[in-house]
Amino acid sequence: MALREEKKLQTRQALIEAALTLMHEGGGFSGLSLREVSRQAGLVPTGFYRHFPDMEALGLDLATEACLNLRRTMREVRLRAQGGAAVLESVKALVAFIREQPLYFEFLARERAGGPPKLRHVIHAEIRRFVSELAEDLSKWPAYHRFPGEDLEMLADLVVNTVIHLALDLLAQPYEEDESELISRTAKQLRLIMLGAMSWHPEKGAI
Amino acid sequence: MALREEKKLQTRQALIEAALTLMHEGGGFSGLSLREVSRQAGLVPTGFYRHFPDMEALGLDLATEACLNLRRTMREVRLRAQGGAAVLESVKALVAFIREQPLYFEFLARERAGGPPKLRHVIHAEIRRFVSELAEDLSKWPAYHRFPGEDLEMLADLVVNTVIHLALDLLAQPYEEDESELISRTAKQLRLIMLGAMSWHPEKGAI
DNA sequence: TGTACATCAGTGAACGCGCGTTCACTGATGTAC
DNA sequence: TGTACATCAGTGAACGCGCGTTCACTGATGTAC
Repeated sequence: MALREEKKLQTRQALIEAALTLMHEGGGFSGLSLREVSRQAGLVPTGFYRHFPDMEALGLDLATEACLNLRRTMREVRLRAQGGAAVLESVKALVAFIREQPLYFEFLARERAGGPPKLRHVIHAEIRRFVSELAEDLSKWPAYHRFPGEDLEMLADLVVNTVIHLALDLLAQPYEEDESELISRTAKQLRLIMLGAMSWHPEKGAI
Repeated sequence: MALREEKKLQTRQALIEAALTLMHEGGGFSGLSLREVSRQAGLVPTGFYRHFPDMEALGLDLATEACLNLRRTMREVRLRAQGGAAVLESVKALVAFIREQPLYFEFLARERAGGPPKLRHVIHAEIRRFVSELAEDLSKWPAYHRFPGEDLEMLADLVVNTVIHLALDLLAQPYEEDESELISRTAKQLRLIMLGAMSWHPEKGAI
């Protein structure tokens, strides 16, 4: 009961990669067809049903996998950049990861906003979870001890959103020409955010 | 040559609104069909061709209109909030606008990331234009005179991205329950960004 | 104003096509003895 | 180890359906005189 299972997993992976490839070329998850994905994976259409009940199920599985991937990546990035103020370094590390495994990131960044409702929900929930993780990480640094939990979430959300924004812009521009410009923009934005965090006074009252 | 032209414009608008409605309910622009949109607009499928050569053309026109809409709205918001530090007020004003005309905003926010390549390009370009406008506005305030143009763009980009993020989250959650929480989160983020901007020193060297 | 003709937004039938899904099947892999 | 049976990933034909697009049309609106 090993060979058969292994082959099945390979086919499953082929389906997922077929979906990612076609989404990269075309118009997002909603534009995919079951037959198209099966064809790209070298499988007859009916074979698809051995792996997923329908396309939506593939989408949801893909979302979960991609999020796992992202969280693992970002945790590595954060550990690597434990220096604290090494913002630029951590951005560079993240960019390297995005460039290595672009399709999963592209899927998340695009379907987060543009996908079918269920898919959006899954991704949204995963990203919230991810924001909480980052907030938790931040809470361990002395500099942030004076932040109430809610404000840490707010800060983490801002950072994550800024980074996703970078990922989207990077992927929108496949040639790596102006990459460094985008990266330096994001690095500046993160630096500015950190400056703001340093002079942050919680509950300062209405603005 | 007035009545006929006027009726034609009405039908055209019906098509656009049909598309917006269906996108709101379903899976984004890529998931729309020409027949479905025509049906929703009370038009026979072949009638569609009297207004657009194909669905892509409708999408591009829609993108242009929506962006015009957004720029007009945001300009009003900015003027209304000319007090300078009235961040919360301007966010509230924007939210009111989003709630009044949600479909155009939803279209932009979703297709910016998730739509077909051409659509993404148009929206991306329009948003860049919009960021430049904001940067120009900022440059007129004394507080920002020490900012190089590049850094103003960076700041404007951060603000716009944060606001789009709010719009997306608001639209993802149709019931207006936790609206105020999202708004206060965004208001805090903008306040933090402004704090960062206050202590910003351009060209401070590597971080 | 009235008439004869032109325009053109919207109609309805028809087409070929790719779609998702069903079904009975095949044959390699796995299991029991 | 060898044999007989079970499982099940992948096959291939077939279905009904909605799709985009074509075409010739209708009849209200617009124009010329």
